[in-house]
Amino acid sequence: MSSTPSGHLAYEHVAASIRSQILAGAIRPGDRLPVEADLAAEYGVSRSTIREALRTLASQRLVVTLRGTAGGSFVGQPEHDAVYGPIETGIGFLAGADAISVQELLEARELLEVPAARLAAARRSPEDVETILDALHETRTSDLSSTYESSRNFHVLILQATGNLLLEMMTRPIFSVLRTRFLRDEAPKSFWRKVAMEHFVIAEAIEAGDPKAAGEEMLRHLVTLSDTYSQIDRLRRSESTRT
Amino acid sequence: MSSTPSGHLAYEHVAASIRSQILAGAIRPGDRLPVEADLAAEYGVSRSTIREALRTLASQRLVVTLRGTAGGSFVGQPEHDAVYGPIETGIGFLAGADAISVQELLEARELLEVPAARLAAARRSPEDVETILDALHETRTSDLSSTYESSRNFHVLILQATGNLLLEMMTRPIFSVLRTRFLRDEAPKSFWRKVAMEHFVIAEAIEAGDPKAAGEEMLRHLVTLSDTYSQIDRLRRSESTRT
DNA sequence: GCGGGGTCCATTGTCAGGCAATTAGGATCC
DNA sequence: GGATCCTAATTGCCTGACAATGGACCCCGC
Repeated sequence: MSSTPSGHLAYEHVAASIRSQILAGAIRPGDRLPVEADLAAEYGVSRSTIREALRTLASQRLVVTLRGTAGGSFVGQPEHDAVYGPIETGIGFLAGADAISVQELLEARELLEVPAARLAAARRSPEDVETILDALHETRTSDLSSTYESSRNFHVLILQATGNLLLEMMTRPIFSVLRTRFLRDEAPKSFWRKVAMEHFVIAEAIEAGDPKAAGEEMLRHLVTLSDTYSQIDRLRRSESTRT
Repeated sequence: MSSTPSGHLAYEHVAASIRSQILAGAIRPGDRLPVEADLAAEYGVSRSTIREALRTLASQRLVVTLRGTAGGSFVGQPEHDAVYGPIETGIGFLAGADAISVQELLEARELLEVPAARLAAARRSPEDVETILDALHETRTSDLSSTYESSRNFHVLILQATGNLLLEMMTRPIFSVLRTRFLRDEAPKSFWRKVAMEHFVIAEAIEAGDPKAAGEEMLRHLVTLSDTYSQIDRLRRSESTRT
């Protein structure tokens, strides 16, 4: 499946076998796997080999291992962060090795978030609207240090209002990578004021159920963000080449 | 970082330590890590613990381990499949546990591929056009068994023509999950004929450098695909509930 | 000089066995 | 009945060993 090394190493074989059972739904989230000793016997390998295979699966949250009497390895719940964690690692890896530029990240974000704003405006429930407005208010009253987090939170809420989990899964890692690699509290206060105003306009369009306006305002907002990010990025790059 | 269990287990500590060094760029792709024995000494743990940590990292392709004299663990190259492999696992996991519906997958695909077609039309190089036309021709001459693969290939080439690696990273896993979970050669020959025709029209729009038309035709094509996928999905679901 | 083949050895892969740490659930005592 | 202790199952981690692998190096024939 996919492109795993899939060599003839014992721990890879075991991991692949268990993984395929999980992805095929043969063992469901919450199910308990046999204890390590039994797995070892079943596959005819030692317990260390089994453990290496389990670590492989655990790093993707396919299994979760608990200690103690009622412990063991369980098929993990496909929770959200179980999915976007690895995605974040992957994209961060690419960005860290300069295989992906900040422009690509920003472009992908635009591609995802503009239609997301439209969808959110079309489908928002009263609860969505309330949550989004609450978040806006919180942003206004939060201090500078947590501004970024509450701003990101606003965007995440819009993604959630679309009702499509995948959009959140794919966009969150982009936020994360942008945050860790390209932004370190280097933006001025005036920038955050502008952000807050634009957020407000977007929220209004979503509340009004106006997809067209929501998309347009989101696009305008993302252009604002792009300019700032790109500027910081250019600055940092020229600094590092001068070194 | 992110949301790893990050308990106080030794192998997690080691894995987190090495991972952060890689993501921060302190050790670069291709660099060799110390041999397992040295790592064990460095962290004050046994070799098995080090190996479990390495398996954790290897499953995300952050490291690659080779055997033999010049072997050892190396920081992995951030190659494409190193990234979309884990993404595929994650999305497949969600879909397998019914946390994501086929409709969500298809909607996300539409969101990504329609703008991608527009971008491709706007930016395509002569080589892109040539490759895409070649792929089209190959599809026409391939037999039924490989039709799906060559069709997917067409879509991937368009994603590549956008020049934004992220688009390919996010869309490929969707193809993969749709393939493994919702389609098993259940589509009739007439379906594939229609697909080929629509591909042709899309390719023409991209060749002509007409973003608007490329987007529209891609959308029309995805609607065709959606209808078929949804129909098969409904069929399979009603079968399985009847069981 | 140089190409081919064979040997050496650093390194990972796997195994066996054991003890410590953890934890749920039952037994016991008040 | 409730708090406490005990027990047993299970993973976490360690030690030490040997097999398998595969690149580096040497030697030999030419």
